[in-house]
Amino acid sequence: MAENIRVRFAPSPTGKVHIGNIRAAIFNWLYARHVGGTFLLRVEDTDLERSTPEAIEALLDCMRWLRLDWDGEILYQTSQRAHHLEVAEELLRKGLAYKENKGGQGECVIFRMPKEGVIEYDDLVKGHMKKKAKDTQDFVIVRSDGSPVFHLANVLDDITQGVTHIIRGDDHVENTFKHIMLFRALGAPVPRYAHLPMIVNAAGKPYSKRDGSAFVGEFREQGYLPDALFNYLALLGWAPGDDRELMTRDEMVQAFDFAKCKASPARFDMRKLTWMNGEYIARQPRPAFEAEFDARLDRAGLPRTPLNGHRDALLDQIQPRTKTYADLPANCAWFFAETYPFDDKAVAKRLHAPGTPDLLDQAAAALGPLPDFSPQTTEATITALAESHAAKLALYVHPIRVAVTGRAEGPGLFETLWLLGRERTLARLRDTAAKLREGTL
RNA sequence: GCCCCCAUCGUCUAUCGGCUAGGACACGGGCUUUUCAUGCCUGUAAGAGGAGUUCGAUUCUCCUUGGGGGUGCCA
Repeated sequence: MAENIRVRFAPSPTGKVHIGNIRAAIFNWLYARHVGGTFLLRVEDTDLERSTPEAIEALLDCMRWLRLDWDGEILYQTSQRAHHLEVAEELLRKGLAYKENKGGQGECVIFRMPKEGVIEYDDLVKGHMKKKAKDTQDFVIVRSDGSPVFHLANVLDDITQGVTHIIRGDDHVENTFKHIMLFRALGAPVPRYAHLPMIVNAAGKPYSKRDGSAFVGEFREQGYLPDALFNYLALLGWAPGDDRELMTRDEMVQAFDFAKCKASPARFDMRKLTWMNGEYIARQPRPAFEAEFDARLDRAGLPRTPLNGHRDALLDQIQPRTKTYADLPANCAWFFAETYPFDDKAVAKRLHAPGTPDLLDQAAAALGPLPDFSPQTTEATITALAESHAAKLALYVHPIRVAVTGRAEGPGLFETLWLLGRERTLARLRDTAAKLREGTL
């Protein structure tokens, strides 16, 4: 029965949530919502050093940011310690585990694995899996310092929470054989397993901090939208089967299926994520975009009020061409501050041709006396100017843009001039021409 | 070393024996009556190799090669 399906996300809070980890959370969530089951959260906080209240809050914050809403109360693993140890005693009593002074570190409790036969299970994504008992080894379930080991705690908590489907990373496949024996020893039903392929870097190695952003917080910081990150991560190792890529949550929930999950590792491609993020930003409701826009302006120390009004018009121009929020301040500085930075590459490419200062002066002279400064008028004026010099419009457009904005990309030039207004346009053209003549640019 | 898993364009993927191998990102070209971007059109680009099964293999089987995971008193 669908409503009886219970899955869980069981991270250890370390302060930062790795994308590989959150991807497992996403698949758990997707599956739970697809079948109308329960998505549980368990915090494996047994590492007291790292599992600080701040680390736990960071984890929950990350879950909320991605709208991975969990069902019911959070289970904190440390609260189960007494139970874990009781069960270890029980296994000892039943002869399913034994004590040993391994390596002279004091007595630990070791779980007995079968010595013959095979352990097998059907993995929802990897298919039929089996391992010969002789290829497995007994393993420690309680350390000599009296603390329960991951395998014990993890399995017992899954029993406690009534988990029916365990969806986790590929790196746990070997553990699965141990866990299955533990479930059996405890007389608990063995859950179904789904092992997700790992996310790897461009070189095919496990994706780590060395490869760029590896933690959810970093993507957030860099201006990625949670829905975009969610969508992209969902598509790493899963595809709906048709050609859909940009999908809403509901569409993903509806289409999700382990049968469509790949068993091979997937490479993380930042370029595609960035493209997808741009698509999401372009589709954002204006108030949401504006709120983030303002926040980025504030942090960059730029005023929210533009030099020349026309804030909405700028937003109209900027929103569809924003890839990540992090780019925003640099892309708009010219619009909000009297002094704006010049992009070196843009300057080198568009302003260093001989005669450029004269060209900018010509433009200023032509634009100066205009009765109005609408895009139509300025375009007609610059077009006429270019024609009078038997030159292409582009010859004027590019240097003018860099001169007044400091950048090679941005809104259409004539919209830009209008956004800036006559005074500043003229001042900037002359100012840039002067700097070029002085050789200070 | 041993055990397990994986293998389609550079990348993410579709294909569940019939393929002129489709889509997306990225890249190149073109158009939007000579601006950035968008949009649209378009191009380059893939079935690791070898056997077998079959009328027919990218699809099924085996081997090789390559990659990944595991092999802790880490999780």
